[in-house]
This record gives sequence, C-alpha cells and structure tokens, in this order.
Amino acid sequence: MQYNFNEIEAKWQKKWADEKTFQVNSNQGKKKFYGLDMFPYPSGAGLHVGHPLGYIASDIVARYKRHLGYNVLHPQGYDSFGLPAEQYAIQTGQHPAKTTQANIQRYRKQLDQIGFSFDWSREVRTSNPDYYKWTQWIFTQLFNSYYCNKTDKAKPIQLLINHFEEQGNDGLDVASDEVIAPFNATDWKEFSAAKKEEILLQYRLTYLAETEVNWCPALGTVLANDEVINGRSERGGYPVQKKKMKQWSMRISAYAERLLKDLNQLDWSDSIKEAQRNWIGKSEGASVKFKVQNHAANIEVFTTRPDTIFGVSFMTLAPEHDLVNQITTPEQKQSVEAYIKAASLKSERDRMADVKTISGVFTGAYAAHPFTKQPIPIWIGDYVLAGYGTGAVMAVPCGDQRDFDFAKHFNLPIPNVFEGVDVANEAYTDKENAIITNSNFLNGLQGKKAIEEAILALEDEKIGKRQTNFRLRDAVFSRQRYWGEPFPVYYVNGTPKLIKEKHLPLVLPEIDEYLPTEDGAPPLGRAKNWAWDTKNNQVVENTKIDHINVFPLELNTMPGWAGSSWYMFRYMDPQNQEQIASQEALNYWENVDLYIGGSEHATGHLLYARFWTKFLNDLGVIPVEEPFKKMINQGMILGESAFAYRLKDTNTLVTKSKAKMDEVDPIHVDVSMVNLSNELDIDAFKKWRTEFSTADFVTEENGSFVVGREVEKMSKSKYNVVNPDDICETYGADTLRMYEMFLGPIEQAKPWNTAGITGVHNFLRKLWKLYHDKEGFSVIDQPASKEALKILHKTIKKVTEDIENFSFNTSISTFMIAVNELSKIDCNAKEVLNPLAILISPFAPHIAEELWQKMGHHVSISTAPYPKYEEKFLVEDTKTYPISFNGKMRFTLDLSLSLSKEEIEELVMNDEKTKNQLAGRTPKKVIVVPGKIVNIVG
RNA sequence: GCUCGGAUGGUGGAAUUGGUAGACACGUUGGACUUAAAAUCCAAUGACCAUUGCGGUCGUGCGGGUUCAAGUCCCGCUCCGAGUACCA
Repeated sequence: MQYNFNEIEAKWQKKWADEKTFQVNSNQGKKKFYGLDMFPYPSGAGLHVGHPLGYIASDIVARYKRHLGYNVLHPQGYDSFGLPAEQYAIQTGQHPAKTTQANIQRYRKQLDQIGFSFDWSREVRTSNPDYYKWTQWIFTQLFNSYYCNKTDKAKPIQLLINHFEEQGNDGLDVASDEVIAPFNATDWKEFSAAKKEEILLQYRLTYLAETEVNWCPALGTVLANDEVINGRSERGGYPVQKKKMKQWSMRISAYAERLLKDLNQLDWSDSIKEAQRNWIGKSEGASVKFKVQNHAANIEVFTTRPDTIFGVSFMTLAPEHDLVNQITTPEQKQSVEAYIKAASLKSERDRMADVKTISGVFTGAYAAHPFTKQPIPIWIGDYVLAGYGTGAVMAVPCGDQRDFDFAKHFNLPIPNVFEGVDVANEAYTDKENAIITNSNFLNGLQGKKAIEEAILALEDEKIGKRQTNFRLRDAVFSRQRYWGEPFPVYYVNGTPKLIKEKHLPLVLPEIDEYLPTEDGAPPLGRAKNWAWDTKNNQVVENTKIDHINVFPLELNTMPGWAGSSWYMFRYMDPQNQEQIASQEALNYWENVDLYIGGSEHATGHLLYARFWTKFLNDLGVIPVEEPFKKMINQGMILGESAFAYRLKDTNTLVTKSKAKMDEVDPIHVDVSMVNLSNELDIDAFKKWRTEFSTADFVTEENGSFVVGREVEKMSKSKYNVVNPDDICETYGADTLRMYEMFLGPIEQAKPWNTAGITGVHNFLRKLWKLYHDKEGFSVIDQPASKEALKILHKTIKKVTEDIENFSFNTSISTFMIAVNELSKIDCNAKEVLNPLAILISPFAPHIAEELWQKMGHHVSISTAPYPKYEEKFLVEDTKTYPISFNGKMRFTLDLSLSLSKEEIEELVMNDEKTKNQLAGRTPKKVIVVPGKIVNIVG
C-alpha cells in the first residue's frame, strides 16, 4: 500500500475548501484563540521556501488549539499596496491593480498547496476600496482628535475648540507643535476661519506641516524614518536627502510614553522590545535657558546632566538653528555662513560617514552662564542635530565625549567638575558614580541626588525646568506615489478639509502614466477627474474646480504602513460596511494571541500598529490597548548560492578543486542546475545563458564539474531561490511542513538545504506503513500492549510541551522516535494509532486526515479532541542509574526506584564493577541522588 | 562604539531545576536484497590510543573559578550574526 501523497493532499485540500472546514464565527460559548501571520506583500517573485516558515508554525498552533476546543481565528490576507507594483507599472504601463491581482492569485495557489487552515472567507486586501474606506476613516478620526496629556487620551477636537472659545490656548496640557503663539478667547473669536484651521492643525493627531523629510529622488517620494537605513532607502538602497516639504504627519510622539510603558506587558522577544525602547528613546533631564549677551534672545538647551552645569565651557548650536543668523557677529558672519552652506550641502549619508571629523565655527556671540553669569562662547557644529531636543547643547567637555573632542580640537577650556577623576585624556561619562566638585551648591553630591538638586535650583531661579525628551519623531504620512490610499482631503484656498465619513471611500483615480507630473506634482496630479464637488459630494473633473463648490483633492497618497496598522481588527469582521468591525466581534476576539512574523518590522509596522490600536482604544472603538499579545519572530531562511569559477578574462570554467581563488571570478549559478553532490548539470548550464554556450570546462578526474557553495540571503538576483512548489510536487506538502520545522529552532536564521529532506519524507512513509501492511490498511480494534501505550503517552507529553514552547523541531524528533519504536514492536492497535494521528495532524494534516478516515471516522480530524496524557502509563519501577566516579560516568546499573538512598549506595558499592573501578581504594564520599545519579568520589 | 543574540561531531541540530554530552535526521562506510541500479532493510559512525575481548585518554569557541558533578552557574576574553548610529 503506497503512500501517495500527491493524491491524498489534493483530495483533502479540496475537501477542506468545499466543506469550509476552517470557517469560523464568534461563539460566546467557546474560548477564543487568534493566531495571525504578518500578511505578505504579494510580490512578483512568488513565495519562496522562507515565507511559509512562520505560516507553518502558526498553522500548527492554530490546528493544535482547535483540537483543544478553542474557537480559532486564523485568517490570511494581502498587504497589497506598495512600491514594487508601482515601479513595475512605471516600466511596463501595466496598472498596479492588475499585476497585484495576478501576484495574489499566484500566492494563493502556492499557499493552498501547503495545506494551511486559513479561513479564506475573511481575506482582506489593503488595496481594496472596501478595506481602505476604513483606513481613510481612521485618518479622519485622527484628524478630528487631539491628545490630552492630563488624561493621557485622544479627545475630539471639538473639546479643544470649546477651550479656545472660553480661554484661548492658555492652561492647556496637550500634544502640539513645538511653538504656538499664545492667544485668548477674544483673539480666537476674531480669527478668520482659515487662521482657526491653521491653529487647529497644530494640535490634530494627523496634521499638515512643513517638515524636514527624507526625500528619495530615485523613488520620487519621501520616506519615514524607519524606511531609511544608513541614509539609504530600505527598498532599493537609493540615496536619501533632507528636504523641507509640506506633508501629512502622524503625531505618534504624543503616544511615546504609553508605547514605551506598555511594552512591559507584551510577551515579545527582548530584542524587539529593546529596539522599540531605543527607537522611542526616552531621556530624562532638564531644559535650561542661557541668555545671549547683548541680545534679547535666549538659547534653550536640553540636558540629561544638569548636575554638570558648572562644567559648561561653551555652547554648540546646530547649523540649522534659528538663532544662528541673529546672534552671529559681523566679524564671524562670513565663516559662519560658509559653514552652514557646507553643512547643508552634505547629504545625510555624508554627514553620518563623517562622524569622526570634527568641525564647527565660532559665532562670535557669548551667552551668560545661568548661575555664574560668566560669558560662554557660542559655537555651531554639525555634531548637534537640529531635529533632537532644541538643536542646541550646553557643552560640558569633562562629562561628554563629543563635547570633549570638540573642545580639544578647537582648544577650548575643559574645566573639571568631578572629584578624584582625571579628565586630561577623555571625558568621564559615568552618571551614577560621579561626585560633583567645583560646582557651588552641588559640591559633594553624587549621581541622582546631584541631578535632582540641580533641577530644583534651576526651577527655583526660573532658568530651567525638569523635562523628558523622546527620540521618537512624528511620522511622515504622505507619499508622492500612486499605488496607495488616497487622502480623503480637499483644499479650500490651501486649507485642508475632510470628506465626510459617509462619502468614503474616496477611490483611487485612473491615470495615464504612473509618474510625477512635469512640474513635479505626485502622480495623482495626472488624474483628469480629481476634484471634490461639495454640493453633490462626489469626485468630478478637474475642469470644474471653481474654489466655490468644487475644490482640488489631495495629490499625495498614504504610506505602506497605513493599511497594515489596523488589519488585525478587520479580520474579525471583514465584510462589515458600517464599522471597521462590529462591536460584538471586537469584544469577542479582542486582540491577537499569537503573532508570527519577521523581526525586521520592529520599529515600523509593530510600532505604528500599536499606536493606532491605542488611538482607536481612546476613541472607544476597540476594547484593547495592544494589538499583539504574544509574538514569535521567525528567523530568515537563507539561500545556498552556487558558484562556478571562471578564469579571469576567459570563458573557461574550472571545477572547484582546481580553481585558485585569486585567479578566478565566482559566477552565480542557478541552484536548480546543481545536484546534491554539488555537481553542475553542464548541458543545462550551457543553455541557461548564451555567453556560456561556448564555454570550456575543466572538470574533476571523474568528469563531473563541482560548484562552490556560500550562504546568502535568498533572492532572485543570486539565483538561489527555492520554491515550495517543487518540494510539494516531489515530496508533498506534509513533508515540506515537517521539514521546515525540523530544520531547527523557529527563531533562528538558517540556510535552506534540501539534503535532509529525505529523512523527513521517509518518516512520513514509515508512519504510513505503521497503519498498513502488504495487503492494505491494517489497524485493528484490539487492546494495545503496555509498551505501545507507554510510547504513545511519552509522545503526547513531549509533543504537547514542545508545541507550548514553540519548539517544533524537537516535537518532530519525538514523532520520529515514536514511529520507529512502534514499528519495531509492530503496533497496529487503534487504541494507539488513533490518538497518534491526532497528535501529528497539526504538523502533517493531509496524511493525518487520510489515516483518520481510514480508521472509520467520517468528520475531519481537525476538531477531534486532543489526546490526554496519562501519567500512569509512564510509571517506571526501575531506573538505569549512571554510576560515576569523580564525575565521570563509567557504567550503568538498573535499580529499583523504590530503593532508599542507603540501599542504593549499598547495592552500588557491592557491585563487582564498582570494585573494579575502585581497584582497592576507599571512596571519600558517595553521592546518591535517587532517580538521577550515583557519584563516587575518591 | 552601543544593544541584543549566538558558538556543541563531517552537516542541521538535541540535552528538564547543574546529574549518562552528541537524541533525531542528513552524510559517510560496510553488509543484505538485485543480473544491475534505484528503492528498501540491517550494522557502524565525536577524536585519539589500545585491540584477542575488556578498556583508556581527550572532548560543548578560549582562559580561569564555584561544585561530589558544569554545554548549563560566576569572572575575564576571542570570534560570528542581527539591530542601531553623533540623541546632548
């Protein structure tokens, strides 16, 4: 009886789809479990073997939880807006919707082939108007909210307007832009409507503002901070520069404290939590005002070390600082201007690469030390960043290495304020242990106490105050792109107005080309119908714009993370036309119990999704504060690239053993042309690319041509991509699923190597054979042997523990051991093989279903109750004791577990082998740990 | 530089609160079956020494330490991977 996996798998995949086996509804009577994968961006390359790794893991857990009786929500969908489809559209003129649709179909086919238990009736696509209607809706909610620091909650903007009408902007504790001119109630009432809107924008949770953005000319769009890596775009690796542009931003900074604090309640890996903590970057200290001499201006600085304030010997402003022009003396004007110009020309990347070069210029101006009133020279230098704090620092060279280096370089004094510390060669940056000296009232104080005293003094003298700063910046939310959500925004004389909720979605218009317009406007500037008719509430031709009733619409679109910031809630009720999801569904499913995905989203998606969740929670829309309770980050599956070695400047290829590495160029070879022994299929290679059709080959003595191997990221350009399709074809989906899990711990990165796959495949065949003999199905309904039951229960125990710990590789070993052992004793008792099928069904669902059916069951195995582990089958009466001498195991001894310590010692000491080992010596000590070990010392 | 991981046979990887290091699998070698090959099955497989059988020495990146006992705990290093980048 053959294990015909292709047939079995097709049969069950069809059955699951036809019978809607995995469709789920909220069910108050059952405990819920929500297992979610980070949904994929459907790229043109299709799935490679790395993608399903996480999906398989979450599918195992989802199926396991079903067996345990949970009501399991396990959906899948597509993050289908994004750059690659648009880049492709630019090149080919194909509408991104079309390529996206084709890619989704391919993904779906590949996913179906692996046998996932997704509830596809809940699929979402972020590029679907039914979906992005609600993305736009959330945007309008953010627009109509401000953040109240007192209650730590977002509130309707109307409450703020009420406050303005009563007392202007006095007495507010809310999140806003940094500098807002004060006004009173009378002022407010007299302001024009446009002026009022302008003021309100400074408080809204999403706002339009002139901001310094990361502009990527090659992509023709701005990027968020998390999309820029080392001064280059995350996608494509193109250079990024700073540019001021009017953009929509998200006031995520208002949520900084909560985003930080609530990390503690999440069951996520420490490294991701740490990455978020660093990204949020909370620092506590004080802001201090320094008066500029002979000038009305004050320079405000932020410092975490107010205790070192008597060590200030100069100040440094960022070149972009607003005051620089005002305070620079005529003598210094020329060099200051030259420096500012040079700094502005440097790209972000240059500036970062240049960290070690110290540069700066004296402005000629002096500030007065807030306590001593001594003059302090004011410098500018690009080691101070305009975007952090106030863009100015009080330089304490004895306590900060950068200030120290700057002082050394420009020969500025380095006064020492630390007791018993030498600061001749480097700054002393220890915050805890520093004892302050030469500092008036701070003398003799240490660490926190000194900082505390300094802040109190600053506040007493009204020259500074306690302050907390965050590194987290507001997130730029506009993209100069076509393939994204349109903003539900139109402009009345430059003032943004929102389209009312009931008229959403605002659907993406058609355009002729997916490029910016000639005058540099985003692609939506090409749309002929992109104006809002406020009378009829619909999109109309641009020609109708009259700025009375018909207004131009926003030309930017939303970024990729918009749709992915809330999709986990849409799955709960994906067809809802009235709400993002029904209250009932939101209350029942709450949030994601297990989220599986890559760790590369640590500071992007995972932070934004938390932000929007908290915001929607503030509004009372959703009942939870956090979207993902527990998260597992699967490691990347790497590719094993293959290289042929070509003699430099020739067309001669040399087999690995004869190639001298300094005389050859390694050339990537498609891994599909290489067999398990690293031998190249030369004929296929010649046909692969014309340049090789005439190549000469220097082979091994036996005529084979061996390639070199190297582990790299799996990518099309490296020709090392392995598709799951081929594996499913050759070995079956169950083998693929088990093999991916068998490779090693889920969180660890590892190279893909099919060498071991036969082992897993053989295991499934052995499993099949356990239920069959030559004649056919051989499971019989008769009592199982004690031994067989012991094997079963040992397996239940271990596999269950392993699933709970996400240690899938070891559970597969356990199955292998169980099947080996059961085969050895020819077990064919249903009492054992029935529960065994259930145990294995989360891992290899197709074969499990087939065996289950053969054992006479008529409903899917997927909801069969999970076998219960019973201790009584495992009770042993003897233990094979390792007998060690001085910690080294020499032999083993089977002894009854009922023996006492003393009895064990006696039996061991009287054993012939012990006497041999001791060779007449008398042991100093005998350690007996009943049930574990015996160690004889001496 | 900082933060977080990691280092175990030829390979992927196991090893509970410190208690038989190398489970399971791949690969390799030998054997059975076969006209032959594949598939399958059986056996061996950390290194070294010894070998007629028993056996012995060394072994979890390196150097120390704690302990009857250390892959596991402590101290000091080395190397590799990931993230981050002048954050005042």
